[in-house]
Amino acid sequence: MKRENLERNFGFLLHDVSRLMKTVFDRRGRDLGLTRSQWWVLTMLYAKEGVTQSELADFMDLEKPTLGRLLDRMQEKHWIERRPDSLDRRVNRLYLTEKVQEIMRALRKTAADVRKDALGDLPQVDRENFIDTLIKIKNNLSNLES
Amino acid sequence: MKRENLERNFGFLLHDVSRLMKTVFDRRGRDLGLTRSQWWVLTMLYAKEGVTQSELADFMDLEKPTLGRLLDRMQEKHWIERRPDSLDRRVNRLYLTEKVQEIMRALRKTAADVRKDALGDLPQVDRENFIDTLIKIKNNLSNLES
DNA sequence: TGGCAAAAGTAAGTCAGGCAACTATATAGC
DNA sequence: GCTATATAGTTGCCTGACTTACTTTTGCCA
Repeated sequence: MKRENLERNFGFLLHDVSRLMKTVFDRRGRDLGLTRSQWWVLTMLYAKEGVTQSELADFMDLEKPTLGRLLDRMQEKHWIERRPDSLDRRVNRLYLTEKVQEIMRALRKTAADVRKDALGDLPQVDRENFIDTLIKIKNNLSNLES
Repeated sequence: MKRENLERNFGFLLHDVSRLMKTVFDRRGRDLGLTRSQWWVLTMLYAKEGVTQSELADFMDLEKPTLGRLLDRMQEKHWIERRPDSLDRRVNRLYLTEKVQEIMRALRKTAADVRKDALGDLPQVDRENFIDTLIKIKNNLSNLES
């Protein structure tokens, strides 16, 4: 069998790094009671208040049930509201509550810290290249969807 | 609020790309009945047959319960064996079964295909740089563990 | 206008990951 | 030799992710 170099297998590496980032973030966010995914939802929602669940799921590239359950948990904590649409009774429109605004301020710092710790002293140019490559890979994968 | 560029936030990007890779791999591996994580375990085990669960968890940077449950599922399918250690009765040593060997041959191709589709026509030098950066980030995060 | 397809959400099941707490065994120290 | 501590692995519980299947509602169109 061909002896591949496992240390440089980018599939496993990516998996690893993503998992580590998630764990570090979740650990630090735990005091505030929210996870990285919930933080992600809040961030998106901040920019797009009033969207429907389906629109948001689409934008975040999540399945509707995945997003729905995330929202369930966040609604229990009164961080978001689902308001019925006045015209289409199938639709929920999503809004942030007042309560969550200050949590977001604290979280923004945590997120920046994690990114900083992860990148360390990596030169700016390497960061940009890295991000460019990530975007390319993301597009390649999104376009598969065969 | 400072207007960050969400499209180039490497935390979210990484999360996204990792999730997409996982989904694509799992979709293609489903016929053979195994997931990316299980494939990862098999690959590691292939190189290190006879390790204990703790050693493997350590090496893969997984928690012991996470690995334990992966192994449960794989043992049910008779892909791996846990054999008791002769000296230390707390210890299980892990081995691949004959049955799994041919599955691995098929899977190795799938894994290579996914990597190829993900990377697309990215030049070799960019790939190497990307992998180098991933390794650096992984080390930064591993060394945190505060 | 009446029926049917499509859309918005929800429900239930599975897998992967983490943390905490537990059991059983081994080793170290006295 | 006995007790205290450390290690191997399992179990319980939570989050997040994807699927598949379902309910309700809408809206089209024949």
